[in-house]
Amino acid sequence: MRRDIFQAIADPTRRAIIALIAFQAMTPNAIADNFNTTRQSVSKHLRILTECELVKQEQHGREIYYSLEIEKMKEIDKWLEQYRKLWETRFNQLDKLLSKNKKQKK
Amino acid sequence: MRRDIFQAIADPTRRAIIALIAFQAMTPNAIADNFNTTRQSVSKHLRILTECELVKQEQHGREIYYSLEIEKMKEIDKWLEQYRKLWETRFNQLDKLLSKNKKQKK
DNA sequence: TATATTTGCAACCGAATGGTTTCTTAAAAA
DNA sequence: TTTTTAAGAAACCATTCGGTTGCAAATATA
Repeated sequence: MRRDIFQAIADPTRRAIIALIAFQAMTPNAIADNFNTTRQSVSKHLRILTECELVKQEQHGREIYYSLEIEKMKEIDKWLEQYRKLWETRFNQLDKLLSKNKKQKK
Repeated sequence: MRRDIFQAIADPTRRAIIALIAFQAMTPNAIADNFNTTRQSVSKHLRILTECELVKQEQHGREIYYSLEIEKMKEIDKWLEQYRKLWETRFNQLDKLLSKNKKQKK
């Protein structure tokens, strides 16, 4: 069973759940109300998100509040870093080319 | 058939392919040489990457060179943007809290 | 021209995935 | 105390996924 953050964010419902609980903790039922799916389905998604530590839970009585573990999101950012450098240099190269053409026009 | 960038980067082999062709275009055979898998398997991954426009191909005779469409990677960055703001404010809040404590110690 | 090489495509297979249904546990409410 | 509510766990099912095998098309080479 693969369970990494990239697999976790691959599912659109899970990305929607992440967006939903990013700003406030919510219970499975409350989350499920926002989608055309069952509580059990949401529960499964939450389990996957919890397993890869993207989400943390806090129990209040019989209710369990889920919220985003924002630190974990940085892992995606870290992975992107190498490519960000790449597209920035490419942008700079284009920038240079453009200013070069400008000069030639002058 | 879901075919978006998040599903594309969910597979570790595909992420490895992306890393491999990020700096230089490569043929399917050359790519497959870097993994413990068959050329056909790599070909399938390349098809998925091509379908979601993460990869572009250039034909030279009977060889097809695949390279990364770096612009498409920005989509992930764009998605991350909302959460980056979140973890930055949280960091700032922690920062404020720390300097506040420092002052109190003084 | 005949052969070898590079590649894509379709069919197949086992494993994983997402969803539903059912059941159980625990806490809150009547 | 009995009933209702919130939630996790397990079993099941259809679909998707990743990989392999076999085949066909196109290009290069002998």
